[in-house]
Amino acid sequence: MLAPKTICEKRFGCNVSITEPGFSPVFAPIAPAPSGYPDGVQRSGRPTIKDVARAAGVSPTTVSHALNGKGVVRRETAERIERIASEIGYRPSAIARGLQSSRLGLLALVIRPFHSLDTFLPEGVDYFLRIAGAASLSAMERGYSMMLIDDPTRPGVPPSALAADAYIVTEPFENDPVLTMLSEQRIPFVTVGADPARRGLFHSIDESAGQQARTMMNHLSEAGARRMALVTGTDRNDWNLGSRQALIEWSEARGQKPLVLALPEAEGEQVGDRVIDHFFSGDPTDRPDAIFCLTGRHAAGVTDAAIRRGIRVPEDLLIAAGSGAMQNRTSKPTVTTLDLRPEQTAQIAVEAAVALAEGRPVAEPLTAPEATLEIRESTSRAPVHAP
Amino acid sequence: MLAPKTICEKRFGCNVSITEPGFSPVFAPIAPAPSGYPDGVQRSGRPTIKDVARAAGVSPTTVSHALNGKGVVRRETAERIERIASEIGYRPSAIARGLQSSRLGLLALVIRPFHSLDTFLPEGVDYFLRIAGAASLSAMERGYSMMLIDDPTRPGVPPSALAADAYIVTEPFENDPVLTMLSEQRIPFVTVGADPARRGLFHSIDESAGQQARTMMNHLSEAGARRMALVTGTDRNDWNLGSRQALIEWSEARGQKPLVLALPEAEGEQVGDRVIDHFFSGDPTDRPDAIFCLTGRHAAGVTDAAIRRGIRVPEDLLIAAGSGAMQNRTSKPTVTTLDLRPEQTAQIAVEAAVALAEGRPVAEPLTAPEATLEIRESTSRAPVHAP
DNA sequence: CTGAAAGCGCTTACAG
DNA sequence: CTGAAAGCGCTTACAG
Repeated sequence: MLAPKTICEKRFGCNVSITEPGFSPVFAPIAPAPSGYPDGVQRSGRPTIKDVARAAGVSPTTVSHALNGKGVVRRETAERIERIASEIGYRPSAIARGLQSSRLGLLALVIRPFHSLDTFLPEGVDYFLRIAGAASLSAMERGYSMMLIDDPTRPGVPPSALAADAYIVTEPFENDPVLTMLSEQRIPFVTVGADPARRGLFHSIDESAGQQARTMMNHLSEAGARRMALVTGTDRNDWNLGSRQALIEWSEARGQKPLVLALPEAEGEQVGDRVIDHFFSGDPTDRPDAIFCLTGRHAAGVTDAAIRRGIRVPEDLLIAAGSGAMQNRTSKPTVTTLDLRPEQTAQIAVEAAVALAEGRPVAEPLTAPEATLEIRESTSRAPVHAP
Repeated sequence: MLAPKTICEKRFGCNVSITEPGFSPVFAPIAPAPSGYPDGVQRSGRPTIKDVARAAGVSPTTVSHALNGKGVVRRETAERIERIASEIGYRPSAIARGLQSSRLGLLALVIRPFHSLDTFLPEGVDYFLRIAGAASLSAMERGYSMMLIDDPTRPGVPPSALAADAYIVTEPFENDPVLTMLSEQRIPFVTVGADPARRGLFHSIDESAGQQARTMMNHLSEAGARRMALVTGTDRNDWNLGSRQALIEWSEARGQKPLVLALPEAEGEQVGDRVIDHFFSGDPTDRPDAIFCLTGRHAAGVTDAAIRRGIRVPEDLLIAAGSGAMQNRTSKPTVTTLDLRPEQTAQIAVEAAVALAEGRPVAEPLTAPEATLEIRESTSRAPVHAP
């Protein structure tokens, strides 16, 4: 008996009703527990609409009306009900309400490569964690909660992972089964970046990966690049594929063989040597004088590897990243990046998801904010003077 | 009619049933929608247990038994039901289930200073976003989803914010109303860091702020500090108050007047000049030769300001941070930090929350992992040689 | 103005 | 082995 008692002394930390006579809760509800049970013990530990009704001497219907401002209730009655409800600490159950409307006021953010994120250190997950934080906040401002989930199609996912009113899926893969499942279940969703194989079929926020890539390629070109290489991730999402396509078109327009390499996002900085080996070991005339890495961690690794090999950055080789990681701002040299402004994207996504959840139309087209070019030392052959 | 049509061409992106004759969904459920409605239109857009029962020619009870492996169902019957259920894409409603058990399989992470986080850039929210990411993952591994919420006591919070099975509250304030509310509602929760005014009353993961502070102060002392100053945040949480207390005791044990300054966490790097002004403008004999900032952003700002004033770091002044921000690893000089290992803390918190949600006892005491001292240039008077 | 009844989609004794 | 009934906590026509 001792162990459980110790545990249950923590206030309501466990589900056991507290009945020991000597126990007097410090933060008890102001009013005694609603009667109906001989000794004031509540069944579920939480007052229901019936408890309020009983205490107010009315029917549950009237309580519901009063508390929701629906129907017609005499003023005094309504006020009395409200007072009693707050006295006994009544809060309507979101679950019971949800059963009616099949809406919980819950949104879900599906971070597609969640499990492949090998670390939650900020250099690893900059973009996604910024989206997650901003999306949670935006959701709350609109009266929704946000859950973060991985892959709701995996066997054994919590049923709650399927209980959101609408979903935001970031960077879906080609023919992403998550989208297939959501659409089969007729669950509303919006994606950040299209499913590359099903463009236009679903609501999606256009990231214009190609456009953003061109922004960077133009910058590299102005910075002196004649021959550009691109390092993408291996996930088959719109960002990787769209950027790749843009580089290929750019190269072909200049009569050059495209230099592209895809390496796993999760390997981060480690890919540095492999990238340099790949581009610098073959035909010297095919060597790039600029490497554009889609992820900031890849760019950091490549910068490191280049310098270790005696390749000067930016003098011999320009390096840039398509999405900034923190260390790109402080590395030596600092690395030019695109700031994708994930906070803004998150807000757009939440707005769309809320609209869908409420059955309202979505104002299309949905477009991600234009990325901001953050020019740093790695692409500045004339020395950068700090202001 | 045109606008809405355009919108609804997106697959189920809106809640309107698709009835235009020409429309043929690409990813329709394999089997036709369950009958019961003349034209195969489903009411809620989602098959229910009744639909399965009807299609299988059995009662809902039997479907429930078969799908949950409860009761006794003939093997063939069970198999047929399972087949049909998956054919029509049936998934049990987490909401309806939740009504029974008052459990949704949902956890909530309350990041106490969520709104005061002024940015989701990684240098601002390192610690909390690492917790959030790791907690979401840990929760999923245990069959729960995790929502990120701010303050569930604010008026107008989504009811869903109150629907979690258990809560994790990070860095509660003194007499935190969130804890009061949760305990009044008898909702189980665990805190990361105790409520300083109600220590021991609730389940909480002990961060040993004082212990961690002493680790750093010992290091500073070994690094040559004679007179240490502490910069805390202004939130009245255990981390700030416990560290403050530790510095005071440390100073008094040495017969020194404690040098402590509290500045808002959200002001980040901006506090640099104020800190230097405060400690360096008065009596020269009261000047610190080491400044310990609890947040990495404060430390970054102080380092900057010191150097601008011609104070050399580490020669004249040692600087350290109680929780690392990314830039501390790459600034000039790099700054010594404590890595609080939030991923580990998150896992411990999730385990406890799951136990509470399931009515199981929590293995106390709950202790945060020991922080790791990451010694860098800002506290290394002998030059650091990279390996 | 108020309340009895039905129903949201499940589960769970309980009776056949 | 199977199913009718009651109930989880609400809301919503509908009848008084």
